[in-house]
Amino acid sequence: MSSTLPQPSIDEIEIVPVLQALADPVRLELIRALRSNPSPRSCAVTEYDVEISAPTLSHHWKVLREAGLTTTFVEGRTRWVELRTEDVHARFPGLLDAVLA
Amino acid sequence: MSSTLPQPSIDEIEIVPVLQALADPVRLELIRALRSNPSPRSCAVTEYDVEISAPTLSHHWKVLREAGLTTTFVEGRTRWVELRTEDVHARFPGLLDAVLA
DNA sequence: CGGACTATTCGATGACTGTCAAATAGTTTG
DNA sequence: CAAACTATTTGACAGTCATCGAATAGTCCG
Repeated sequence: MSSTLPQPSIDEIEIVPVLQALADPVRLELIRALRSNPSPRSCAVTEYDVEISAPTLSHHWKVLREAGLTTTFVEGRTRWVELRTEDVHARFPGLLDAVLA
Repeated sequence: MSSTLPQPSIDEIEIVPVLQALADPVRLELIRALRSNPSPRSCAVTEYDVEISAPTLSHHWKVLREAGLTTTFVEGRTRWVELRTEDVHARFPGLLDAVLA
């Protein structure tokens, strides 16, 4: 059994939640990691160079997903997270490039 | 006597404070107002279509200025605020365009 | 089934934030 | 100087947020 966690459609992506999601050092680092490596990647706390607990990381994934920045796939015990590069670009062209430069 | 309120130099503009400053509906509206009208503009609460008190507006101007997004000139009793369009673009090319689109 | 594993949810906590009323600082004008 | 004016600072407050430990849900494997 595999599925996708709830996320806003392209039209539902709003600038304020997106900026709020990006305006955190940890989440910005996660976005950078997603961009620099091939997608999708595991959600596991061991996969990222962040000094936070598993519950906190899970919280950050949720914030990013609900803002419309990422997609999370459920597959068995693991989660796969992917940057919604094209969707974000369609809604706010150049934003990710500008933020991650 | 005229002067400029303290603000970060171009090199000191950091992405996280910038995003934090932009991630507020009122401040985003202020940035939009600054962009759409010729600069500099007054800081007065009566000049903007926001439903907040004068102290709160003053607080928002400070957040924007300390993030490096605006410059505030002191001239007598009034303050003139200006978007640091070129500086922000030099540091994070395309950011303002992407956010305000 | 039962243990190991991945990840989330829950509850609590300390820090930060947006907001306002009141007081204050500095400037202009009468 | 005194009053009016623009704007900030201070102090307080309610709400939000990042964080963690503990508990929970669901999955895989022996």
